[in-house]
Formats: sequence, C-alpha cells, structure tokens
Amino acid sequence: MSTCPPRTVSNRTRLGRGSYATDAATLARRLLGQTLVRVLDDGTRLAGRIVETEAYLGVQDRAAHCFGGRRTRRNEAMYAKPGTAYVYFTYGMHHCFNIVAGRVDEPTAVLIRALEPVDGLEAMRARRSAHRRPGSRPLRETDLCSGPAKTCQALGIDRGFNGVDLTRDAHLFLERGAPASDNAVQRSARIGVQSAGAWADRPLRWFLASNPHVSIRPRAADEWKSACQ
DNA sequence: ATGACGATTTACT
DNA sequence: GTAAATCGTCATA
Repeated sequence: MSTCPPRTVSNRTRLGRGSYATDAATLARRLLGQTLVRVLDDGTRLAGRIVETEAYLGVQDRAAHCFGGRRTRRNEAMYAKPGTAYVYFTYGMHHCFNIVAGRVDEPTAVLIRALEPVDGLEAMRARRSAHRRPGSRPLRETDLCSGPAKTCQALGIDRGFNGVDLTRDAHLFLERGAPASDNAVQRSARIGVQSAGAWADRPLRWFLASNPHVSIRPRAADEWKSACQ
C-alpha cells in the first residue's frame, strides 16, 4: 500500500501576520509557548521557548514609550504593522526586543522578557559571556535568557533588527509551539515601570509559573492566577 | 547646547 | 538588600 506521506503541518511553522493582529494583552498571553528563532549570518540557529512577556497597551498606557501619543525616531516602529520588531536601546548598554501587536498606527506591543533556551545554547553562552567581566562566575543555563536584555545578548538582537518584519525576515522570526495551558500561566504587575502610577499595578505580565528561566518572581501580593484569561 | 532619564544587569555588602 | 555602569534620546533653553 503506497503511503504518500500525509500532508503534515510542519512543526516549524512560522507565525504569520494574523497571529500578531490582536490586542497586546491577548498576544502577550498567546506568545507563551511559541518559539523565538534567530539565525546567525553563518547559519547557526538560536532558538528559545517564550516563557515571560509583558503587554504595552498604547497611547493611554503611562508605562509605554508611546504614552500620550509620543511618536519619535526611537519608538516609530511601535506604529508599524503587527508582526514588526521594536528593538530599543536603554540604560546606555542594553537592548530590549518587542513584537508589535494591533494595527498600523495603533502603537501596542509585547516585550519578550525571557526564553527557555532550545537550540544553540553554546553560542548563546558565548555571547552572554562576552558581555561580562573576565573571570566572573560561570553562567548557568538559567542565566542565558532570563531577562529582556539577556535575551537580546544571547540571541544577538540589536537595533539592526528594529523595524524588521518578523513574518518575512530570514534572521529573526517566530515559530509555532505548543500553547501554554491556563494552569501553567500566572500574571503579575510589569517589571521596572514603577513610575507609571496606576498603570504600574495592572497585571500585564504573563509567565510560566514554575519555569526556572523566568526573570523575577513577583511579590505574593501581585500574583494573579490566570483564570481570567 | 545641556541635562535628565531610563520597559536592565551585575557585582558587592 | 543597594549601587554602579553607561549613553542615546528627547525635552528644554
């Protein structure tokens, strides 16, 4: 009996435009479990499972770079179409990687805060080590991508990727992974936005509760069970 | 031209 | 726990 292989859906399906064209909170939740892929110029594949995200909700969100409608050279990519990369430089030394959500001219985005490394761990370790002082303590696996700037170091994401289309780019994109189940997900307030008044307290951070690659454990008072989506 | 400020990380007490 | 590192960007003058 001839068995033409069934027309399988590849387990390495790139996420398309439709995956990103939703509100930032929904996207932040859905990105947990998806795979972020970086292909180096020499073809090396670096990849990790997304385990922590934050949503930035647009011009009304005091913690967002576009608060009040601010639109500058730096944050211009936030206004681009969904699936665009928004990469910014901060603290004079760090990069952070976001994925634009929503619609054109609606500046909402999801910050990728942590990955569970899957492919290319040694290359990640080399890149992370190069950003540290010589002779410092060896990096554990959980030191590779357990924060937004660490993730950018490990994957070699810098401002050169600002504005690229993640549905098309050859060197940076997302692949479909198993969605995270509700009982594995927790929410908390966002990290590092304490000056944003009432917006600082909103539970717009999503993470896999028991995953060791998550950047920071929230204070108990900030923990939310993810029952409400 | 100048000054204040980070969606962070690291090392150290 | 606290503090330093380090500089592009933007608002003000």
